[in-house]
Parts: sequence; structure tokens; C-alpha cells
Amino acid sequence: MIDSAVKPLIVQSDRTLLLDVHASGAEEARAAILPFAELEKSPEHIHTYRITPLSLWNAASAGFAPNDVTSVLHTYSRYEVPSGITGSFADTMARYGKIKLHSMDTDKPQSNGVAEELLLMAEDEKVIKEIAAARTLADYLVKAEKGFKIKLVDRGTVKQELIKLGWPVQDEAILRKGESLELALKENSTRTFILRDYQEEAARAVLGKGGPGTGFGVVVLPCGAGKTIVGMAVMALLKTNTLILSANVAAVHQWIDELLDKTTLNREQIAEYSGDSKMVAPVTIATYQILTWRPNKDGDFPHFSLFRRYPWGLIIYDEVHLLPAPVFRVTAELQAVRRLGLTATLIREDGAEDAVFSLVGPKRYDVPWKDLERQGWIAEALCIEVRLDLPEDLKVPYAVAGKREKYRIAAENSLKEEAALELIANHPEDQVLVIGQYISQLQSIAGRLAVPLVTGKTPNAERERIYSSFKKGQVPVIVVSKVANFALDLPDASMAIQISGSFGSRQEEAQRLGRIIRPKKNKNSYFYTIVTRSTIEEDFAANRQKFLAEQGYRYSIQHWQSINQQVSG
DNA sequence: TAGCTGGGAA
DNA sequence: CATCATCCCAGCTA
Repeated sequence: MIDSAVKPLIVQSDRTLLLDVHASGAEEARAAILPFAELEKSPEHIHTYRITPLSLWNAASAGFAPNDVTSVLHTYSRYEVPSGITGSFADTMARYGKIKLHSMDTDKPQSNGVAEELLLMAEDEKVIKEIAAARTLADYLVKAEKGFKIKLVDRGTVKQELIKLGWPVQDEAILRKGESLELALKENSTRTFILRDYQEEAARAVLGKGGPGTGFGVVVLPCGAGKTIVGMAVMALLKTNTLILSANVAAVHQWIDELLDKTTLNREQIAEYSGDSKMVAPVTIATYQILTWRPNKDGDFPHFSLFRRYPWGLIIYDEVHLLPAPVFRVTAELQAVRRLGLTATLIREDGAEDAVFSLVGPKRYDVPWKDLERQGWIAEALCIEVRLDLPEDLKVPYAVAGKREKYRIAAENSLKEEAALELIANHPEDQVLVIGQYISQLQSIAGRLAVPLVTGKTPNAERERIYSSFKKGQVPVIVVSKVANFALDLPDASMAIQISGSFGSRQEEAQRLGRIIRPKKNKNSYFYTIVTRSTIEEDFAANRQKFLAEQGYRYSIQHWQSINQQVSG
């Protein structure tokens, strides 16, 4: 039982929650509020969470009732929960489910059992009136009893417009079955292949209770937790032709290898659709970029026909947080096809989260990273922020620089290299990745360490050589640029030093931490991030760290001074 | 037919 | 905040 005098949560009437991270029960409270609140700020002592309409709708679609939210708040709140606030949560949550999309009861179902029209229905007359009055929807709606008829092709567009108006639609219309395809998960070549509990739970959560309209949504799992396996488990349950979209060709190849290794599919049933190869098979893996390619600026997307021309019963959006805007458009048209989004972080810095919600689906499953860490599926990682000063000779240039120059001066602070060298010397047992943003900075530190550097320009053959000698332990440190955010073949390490990062990208920070959390025997991983004190870099670093704080990681802070100015104690 | 290089895109 | 990485395609060479 938690001592009520020092309960960890302060609930404010502006829908923010303040979490006192030092209070007892803080970790428990964090886990409890995570399903319906988003982290906004995470300085040392008090973290700020915000309850947004989208976060409430995700909770509602996951089966949370307003009472569940209220009772969590009452359990952990230090002071009385402001009156009125819980009522407003209930109002917001009740919006999810007020409007439903149904299939028409039709005597003559169209090909594949999917009718050409759908019914948008609401019980509440006032809601119907509000929708009818919306100008953005006027072109799509035809008045019907208890609602409206819409065309099947407008299904996604209508849902997107409605969520903008504050009405998330509960989509229960029938989904296309797709051409059937016999496949199952198989035993691995070396050991029995076992689906982990959480992977199976995730797959089942996406498919829902097996009703006619269920079978879409997003699964959020950390890097290395086996998102592709969740994808394959869903495929094995649906047994239908599947289109898989990935962020890059390396990921396409990885999917092919995994499918061959872990499912009963054979090579002829799997095809790659990319710049190199334009094959189509019952299971086809394509890049996002080939779909968004067009010969001239105002022209059409010649590869979009891949979506429409084949009898897909399932589309998997790998790294759904990278889903490019043009693909939203096709996805809007393809609402009759089951959809699975996979990602480590749902955050999009472009704010298109609600489009992902209405077009791919609500979040169906996620599990805090720390939970997987406790169960031993990912390694324990210690996060340390190292703060250091600007060198004296840069203080004046920094002060007079414009905003954009300021960031670069702070990010490229040469004292960071000293600190990194020292950290590496203090961790002789670790395999270390040094990750940074600026090529010149990385060249400098790679030179001082006399270790290999991998950037986007490094040819593939050389990358492989470098990675392989790192894996064998012949090279203890490698320096990598932004390739670290994308490269799948980048070897795992037990320590990472981030010497610079881009403007507050939470997504990037998560990817980079992902590099060091593959489980290792009896060993922690270390994630150091080096930041110049009293500069705008501190703000950016704080923003980047939000996602990890949300997952329960706490940064400890170390102050570092160069040898010639170091003070004892 | 394969492999490299450079431009353009988002 | 800009930088950097990615991909695709065309055009060239052998």
C-alpha cells in the first residue's frame, strides 16, 4: 500500500499529470498511466504527462473504460483529483464508439463478399446532425436511416476527416479475405522455434475477437523484441496473400530470410519488389520508396498498382512511423484490407499520429521496454548523460552565433572527444559504438581512436568487413554516422556513446538505444550521451530522452571536466 | 547483363 | 535547425 501523503502523482485540471519520480510507487504509477497518457517533459525530479484525445482513444480502443482511468488517477494521486476532469475524460472516451462503420446488409454481396457501400452510423441524433453539418465531409455522405451511406473507396478519407473533427470511428465493416495461402510457423533449423508469450499476445490483440471487421492496428515493441515474428504470427493466423512494406532494401532482404527460416513458405512464394527486382508473389515485400516514386513532380505514382492489382488479404507496414504521406493516400483507399503496423515508437515528429490511428489502426499492443528487460528478453541498459563545458575559446563565438550555428558549435564541441576517449578507456571490456551526427566530427574522433568509421558513403563490402571484425572482437570500437538509425546489419554492442544527435528526435534515440539491448550474459549495457552544458543542446537532448523516460529509463547525470581543469572530489 | 556513378526526391 | 542517409532511375562502361 502506498503512503497517501507521498503518493507519486499530481493530477492537474489542464489534463497534465505530474509524476514525482522519487516517490514510492512512482514506477508502478508510470506503468499504470502509460496506456492513456503521453510523456511531455522528463527533467530529473518531476515528469509531466499529458492526457490527449488521441491517447484516450487508444486506451478506449484497447478496452479501457473511463472508470479505469479515473481509478488509476485516484489510486496514485497525492491530492484530490480536480473535479470535472474525470467527466471530461469520459466525454472524450465516449466519442470512440459513438460512430461506427458497418457493412451494408445486402442481398447481393460483391466479389469477395465486400459491398461497394458502407454505413456510417450513430445512435445519437445530435451526433448525426453535427456530422451532416461538416463541410469537409459533404462530398462523401449520403443521408440514410440512422446515419449515412458512404462509398467503400472513401472509407479511409471519411475516417481521417472525422478524427480531425474529434470523432474517431469504430470501424467494424467487413474486411476482404484475400486469396488464401497455406502457411504456418515452423521449427527453426537449429532449435525448436517458440513464439514468445508477448509475441503471441500481440498477434492475437491485432486480430481482435475474430469478428467480421477486426484485424488491423499497430503493435509497438522495442528493437530486438521480434516485431517481424509478430508479423509472421499474424500471417500464419490469417493464411492469406500478404504485402509487406519496409523502409529500406536491407529490411526487405531480412524479411525474406526470416520468412524462409521461420515459416513453411518456400522461395517461389516470396518476392521482392524494389529497385533491383520487380517480382510479385503471394507474399511480396516492397520498399516504401518505390511506391512513392514518380517520374515527374506532378505525375502519377506508377507503382501504386501493386496495392490494387493483387488479392492481398493483409498489408504489413513495417516501421509504420516512417510511413510516407503519399502512402497514406493509397492506404485510405485500401481500408477493406487487413492492416498491421509495426514500430518501436509510435511517435512521428511530423504529428501525423492521428492519420496512422485512423488509416492503419489504433494501437493494439505495446509493452514497456522495462518489462521485457525484467523478463530477460532485452538487456538491462544504464543511461548516463555526460555534461561538459564549451571550451573557453568557443564561448564568445557561441554567444554571438545565430540559433542554427549555436547548435552546431555545441554539438561539435571538441571536449566531447576527450570525454569519449576517457569513457572508452574506462570500459576496456565493452564493445563500443560511437554514434554521431556530423561527418567531420566523426572523422576526427575515428582518427584519434585509430578505429574504422562507417558513414552512408562507405561501400557495402567495406561495411561488412568492418562489422565482421567488430563482431569477432578484433576491433573494440567503431564510429558510425546516421547509418546507425537504419542499418540492420550493424553489430550489437554493449556500450554506445552518442556524441551528437539530431534536433530532439525521440525516435532516433530509441533506435540507438536499441543497438545495445540485445541480451548479454550477466552484463549491463551502457548508453552514454554527451551534451554541452548551458547550451541549446541541453534542450534538444531533453526532448530526445523523453521517449526513453516514458519507457522507464532514467538518465543519471555525470559532470565531466577536462584533465587540465579537473578538480578533485 | 552486371556494376558503377550521379542526380533528384522527400 | 540543417544535415545526412536512403532509394530509385538513367546513363555509362565492359
